[in-house]
Amino acid sequence: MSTERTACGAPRAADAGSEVTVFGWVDRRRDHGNLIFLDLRDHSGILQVVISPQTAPAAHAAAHGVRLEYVLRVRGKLQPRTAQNVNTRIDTGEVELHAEECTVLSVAATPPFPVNEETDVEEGLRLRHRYLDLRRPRLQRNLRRRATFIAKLRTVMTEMGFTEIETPMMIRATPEGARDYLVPSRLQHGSFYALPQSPQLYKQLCMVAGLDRYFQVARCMRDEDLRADRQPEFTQLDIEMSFVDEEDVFAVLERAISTAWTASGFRGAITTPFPRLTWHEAMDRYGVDKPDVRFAMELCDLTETVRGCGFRVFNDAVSSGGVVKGITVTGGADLTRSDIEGRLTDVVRTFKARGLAYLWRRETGWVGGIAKFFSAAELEAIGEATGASVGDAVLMVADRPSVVAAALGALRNHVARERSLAEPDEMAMVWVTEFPMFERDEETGEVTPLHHPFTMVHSEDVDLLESEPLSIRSRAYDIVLNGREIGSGSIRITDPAIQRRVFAAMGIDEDAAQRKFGFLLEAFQYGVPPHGGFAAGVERLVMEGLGEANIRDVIAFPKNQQAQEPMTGAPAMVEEEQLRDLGLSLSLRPVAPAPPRAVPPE
RNA sequence: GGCCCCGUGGUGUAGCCUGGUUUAACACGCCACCCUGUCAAGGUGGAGAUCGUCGGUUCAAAUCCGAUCGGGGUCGCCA
Repeated sequence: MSTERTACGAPRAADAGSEVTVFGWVDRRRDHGNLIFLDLRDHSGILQVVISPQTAPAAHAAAHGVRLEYVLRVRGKLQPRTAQNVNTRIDTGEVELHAEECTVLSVAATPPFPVNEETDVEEGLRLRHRYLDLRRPRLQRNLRRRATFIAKLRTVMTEMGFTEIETPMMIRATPEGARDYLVPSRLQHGSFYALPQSPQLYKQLCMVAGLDRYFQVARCMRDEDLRADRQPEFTQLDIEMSFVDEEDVFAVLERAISTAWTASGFRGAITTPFPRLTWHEAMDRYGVDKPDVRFAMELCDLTETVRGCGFRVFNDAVSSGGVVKGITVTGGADLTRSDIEGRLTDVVRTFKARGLAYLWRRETGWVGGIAKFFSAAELEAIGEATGASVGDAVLMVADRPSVVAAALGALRNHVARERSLAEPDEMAMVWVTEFPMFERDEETGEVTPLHHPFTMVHSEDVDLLESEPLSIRSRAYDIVLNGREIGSGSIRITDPAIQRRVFAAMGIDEDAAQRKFGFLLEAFQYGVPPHGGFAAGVERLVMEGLGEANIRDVIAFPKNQQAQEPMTGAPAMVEEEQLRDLGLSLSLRPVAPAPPRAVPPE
């Protein structure tokens, strides 16, 4: 299009009198029979076009047949609006375009859902017509802000001396961690590439290579079930640095995120440095390893307070090695018995707690079904320990420590949401440090690494590797924002002796280690700098920054909960010939093959 | 795999609990006509859903029950 183009959102009062040509979609039309008003929309905004049958009969005739979402070219003169006709709701509201020529570039069928307003539409329909959903202002804004954020991250990282390096997308499968997406090899039948869950090993090899400071805006793929903040493919700001300890990594992340945050116009303010919290502290005080610290309502340990009390549930839990903890709901006197025994108990049951005990503190004293099991002194002590005042409620769980923590941690978040305890625009970043090195798999009983097997052991705990692996702290750390895990990283093991002992603790013998990670161990023999890094989830940051509750709303073409992409119908079956080329044959008939819609052949 | 929520014209909702005056209502959109200043334009008229699907209960089902499909949330899972 050789014509000079003026963006719809550009014209201002000062542009009145100029001759312009605009292109865009019809956002609204108001046809008065003679005079026709069209709101023309493009990426930049909306401009009112006026078409009069007297001054532009041909344009008027054309405009009469125009419908919503038609694509138009309009040439004319920008005119100022009279004072009473100014529209303050749009940026171009002080002017309007008096059409001289109006050309329909493309007609449009009636859209399956409104494009010109922000009504909620069923998500399946939105995904199926994603190009229309993306045409709407909210997603336009989200994608632009996301782009700004990423661009700024790149700038800051580069300024800090990092080199962006692209690592391969077709890599060797790693048995650890998330399920891999596999790509069959045509040249080596029976062999498969995997799509990267993260560039972890490559970035460490970059350190061996002496690249010193690596970063990448990396696409990652994990074949796991989806959540509101989890997609099978997502983007990480991936970082690795040589000759550093935790504080160096923290400083880089704090600067990168806070700078890009501000530059992208994200909500709230990010203040640095981010507060630090050890994993143990987080679990004790919040019950979760990703605490939302915008509100208090911290967990309070009542184990000793209730030891030997007359309430059997508590007593049994304590005497069998369990714990009793509670949270104090300020003003919780308004919680009814059915609130607590209904939906609040459902919350803790999800996390395997058998029930939720509760006490109200009223003017008249402690009330609640279990109050009668406690002596006055015990109730006094509970009040002391929980800090509950008159008008508050105390909600308690007794069980194994892990169950109590998970149940009350979830309950704390639930109650906070119900009662709007968090300031919506507060951005509470926190580093959670000193994660345990290992955990015991509840099902298999095996010791498995919490982070990955190259995470360095806390120097004070090295001697416990053989005797007490489960109590070892690692040098792994997470960033948590408003109760959401934003990313994680660690200082890595570069000492072969320690690496061997860590593998041993995990039950990986020398052979297995060589088989799985031999290339990395070999590389480390040639002079490896001490190094560490981090990976931050870009979508999760953008979600928080934009106040979006769902990751799909910050991704252009996301997958649904079944990991399908309803617009193109991926995944789909392939031709027999493609399988033959790859040396594959299917042993199972796919159960539900039909994609919602086939890709139209071009 | 478990649990929870949702499924009514093109879109968003009401009706469902307490089955029957509903020929299934409302708003937006759509179609036609009228209309010189609107900007969520206005007016008049019109088309459009047998209530996701299947089965059951009942004289009677959008409404009650069961199953199933689809969408979402969540637990498990995500080194």
